[in-house]
Amino acid sequence: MNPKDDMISNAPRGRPRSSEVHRNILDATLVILSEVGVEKLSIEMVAGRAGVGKSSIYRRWKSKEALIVDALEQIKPEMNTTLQGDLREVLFDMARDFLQKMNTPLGKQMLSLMISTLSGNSQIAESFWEVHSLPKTKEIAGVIERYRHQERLRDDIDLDLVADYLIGFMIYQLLLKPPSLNGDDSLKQGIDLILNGMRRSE
Amino acid sequence: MNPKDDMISNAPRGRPRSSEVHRNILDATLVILSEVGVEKLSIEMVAGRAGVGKSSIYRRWKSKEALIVDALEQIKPEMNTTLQGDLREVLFDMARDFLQKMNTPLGKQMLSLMISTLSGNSQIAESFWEVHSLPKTKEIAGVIERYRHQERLRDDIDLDLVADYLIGFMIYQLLLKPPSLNGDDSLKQGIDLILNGMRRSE
Amino acid sequence: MNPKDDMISNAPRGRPRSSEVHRNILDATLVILSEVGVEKLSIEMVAGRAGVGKSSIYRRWKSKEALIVDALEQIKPEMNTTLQGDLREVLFDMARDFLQKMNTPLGKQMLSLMISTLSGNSQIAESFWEVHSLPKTKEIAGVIERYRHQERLRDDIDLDLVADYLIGFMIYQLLLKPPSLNGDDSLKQGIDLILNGMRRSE
Amino acid sequence: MNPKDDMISNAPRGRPRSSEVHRNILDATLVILSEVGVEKLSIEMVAGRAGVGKSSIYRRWKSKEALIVDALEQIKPEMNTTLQGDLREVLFDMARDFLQKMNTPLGKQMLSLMISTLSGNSQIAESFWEVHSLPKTKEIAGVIERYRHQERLRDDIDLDLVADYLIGFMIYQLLLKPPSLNGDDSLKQGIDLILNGMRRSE
DNA sequence: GAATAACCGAGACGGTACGTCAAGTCTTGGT
DNA sequence: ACCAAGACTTGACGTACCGTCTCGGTTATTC
Repeated sequence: MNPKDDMISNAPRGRPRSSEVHRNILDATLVILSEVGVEKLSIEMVAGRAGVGKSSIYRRWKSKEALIVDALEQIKPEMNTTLQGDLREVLFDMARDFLQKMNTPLGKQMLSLMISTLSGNSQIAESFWEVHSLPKTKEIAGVIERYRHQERLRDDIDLDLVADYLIGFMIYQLLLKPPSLNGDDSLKQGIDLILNGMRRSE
Repeated sequence: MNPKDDMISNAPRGRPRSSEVHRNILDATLVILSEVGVEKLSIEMVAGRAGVGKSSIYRRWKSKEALIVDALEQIKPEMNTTLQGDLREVLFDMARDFLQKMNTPLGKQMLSLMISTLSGNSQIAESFWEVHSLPKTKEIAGVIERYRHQERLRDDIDLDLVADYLIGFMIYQLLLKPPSLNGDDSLKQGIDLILNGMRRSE
Repeated sequence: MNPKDDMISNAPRGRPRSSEVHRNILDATLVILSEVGVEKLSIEMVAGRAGVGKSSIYRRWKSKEALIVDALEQIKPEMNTTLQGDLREVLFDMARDFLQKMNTPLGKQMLSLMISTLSGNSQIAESFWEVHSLPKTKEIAGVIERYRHQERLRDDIDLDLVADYLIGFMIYQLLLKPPSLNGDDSLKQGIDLILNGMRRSE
Repeated sequence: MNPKDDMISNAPRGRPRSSEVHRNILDATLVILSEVGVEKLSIEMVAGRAGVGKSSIYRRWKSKEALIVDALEQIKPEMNTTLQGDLREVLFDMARDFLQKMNTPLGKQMLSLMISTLSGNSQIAESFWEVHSLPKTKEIAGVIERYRHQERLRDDIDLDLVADYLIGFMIYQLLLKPPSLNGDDSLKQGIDLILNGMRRSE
């Protein structure tokens, strides 16, 4: 008896979806996003630019919003935690790297879209937090943890909270502060403040 | 002779704009915003709800966006700096008060709209920063300044930066953290961290 | 008391619909109909040709079909019953005139559309019959009636039926017979046949 | 040696087209036509109902229209010319039989489709006339011919024309007259009128 | 107190994009 | 070469709003 016989066939039938079409759509979306912004992006534009029919978009994504979210997901930056030098240096390098990557039209759009999506829907917010934000927090907290002894950090400090502080500070700098006030100096001072706050007072 | 008579009249001619109409429009806008959100708000909805013609809206605001911005401006919260107790208490009360006021559909919408507006247009961002954010920063910084001696704060600390930290942290809590993780405890710890960071180490 | 006060105002409010727009739409519809036919006519084409927004069409007509029906109504020919000469001549002139007017792309389209509309919906058929076809039948029957004595027509003849025969014959010639077989001769013979059928046999 | 071997094979290679598939498609088409009408019939519906892929339809028919025409051809009624009784009875039986067969959704659809197809394309009309309508006309004319002496019909009468009259009258009754006015009485009177018209006046 | 001018609600206007549907073609794996 | 399934491009559908324009009608100020 053929081993295949006793399983319900779940082999995909019909012409499979083209991954090239998929790619073209996401690429076109990002290009248009960076050219004209979220508000003025239209599905018809995307379809035209991608050389694709509208139905091929709606077959894959439920709505314009879903497509945009998916497209922006792609450019989510990896935190770069190389751990060279002391904690101060490590945190500074990491933060500067992140800020540089996100300080582009697309990066800002991603963040601000993320914010408007999440702040309006607590269900999405909850799961997004767990899948995307929490790991980031833990990653940063993990980095700090390795320096706990070396830097004589206080025992009672909640490292997740510290990580949140850093992330919040970076997002604030990125989105709300005018670009001109957004230099390395304030970043350095900010990190020092946090470091000092974490250290044992004596 | 009436003193008004000898000045060239600069009273506008024709029927003056009704301030009642103005109010009704803004009120309807806020109601709709809190009911269906920014995306689904339409001028026709606002006009209908306010019992007003579309032209009366476009006579006063250039576009839908302008109206929304104006409406949200109205619910911008005042920071409540009563200065009761020590610095820890003062900052905590202030922050909790702010968080409570903003932790509503409208409040979040205001913040997230502000963010998407600002992050896409650095010119608006610059002036908005000066008119709205900078004074806030200075206000908080001023509060901390009063406690500099009493709390033995470090001389070299940039209080504006500390204020930015606090604001960034609050916005982050409000918009990106899921409501469930958003308690007084983490706020308290966060403030302690900052306070500790500001104190002279010895 | 003003006599107007005790009636509910039914004065039209808001900007009145432009009769020019109305005309342009109907005209464009007819032009397109005669150029590409019913099947290939699209509302978007009509809007474009009429220099009008789609909404101005849908504001006036519920669907594409309703528009087409309305447009074709316009070219419905008047029967030309001048009553010059004897019955044979009168009927022949009338029929030839009708055939000539309808033997155009638009005319045929109107008839064939009328047929497909009516044959699929007996409710529309009923009222259409009363409003449009029955009067036509009566008109022709009336013409024949005037000659009843002069032409020694049988008393028991149902003139409506005779009219139906004539109309049916004309439509058949128009729509189903190839144009080449569609000459004055067969029309003349057909009318003679009917006339003979109506006369007293002795 | 097989006799087939010495002729060049003109049998098509590969799997032959399934005649079952062919039947299923035509049947499904007719069912759908009678259920929802021509306008709302879609190839996807037909394929689904026939349990068939779209390509199997397009492999056999060039377009949706071709399929529909083909399907409707199938229900084209045979004239039933049994020649029982005198001419009046024969014509009446034949006409009533035809009207009964065609007075169904499918029958009317067939006629009205035929009309809209033919009235828009004089080339198709010409050949359709020769292949389908002319034989019908001749058939009816032939029937009448047999009674020429017996019924004392005029010598100069064009029997084809008489047949056209009858066909035109029947189609008119079927498609344009509301069903309620469509009884045996008017049919009888109509036939009498024609018969009378054909007889020698003395 | 009549004229003038900007206001007002209502709703039509030309547009743009939405998300859906179907047409006819193409591409799978399988018969 | 056929088949069923279903993805592909194209293009129209009818709807919803945008921001503008045009009605009849309503207040104010100015002549």
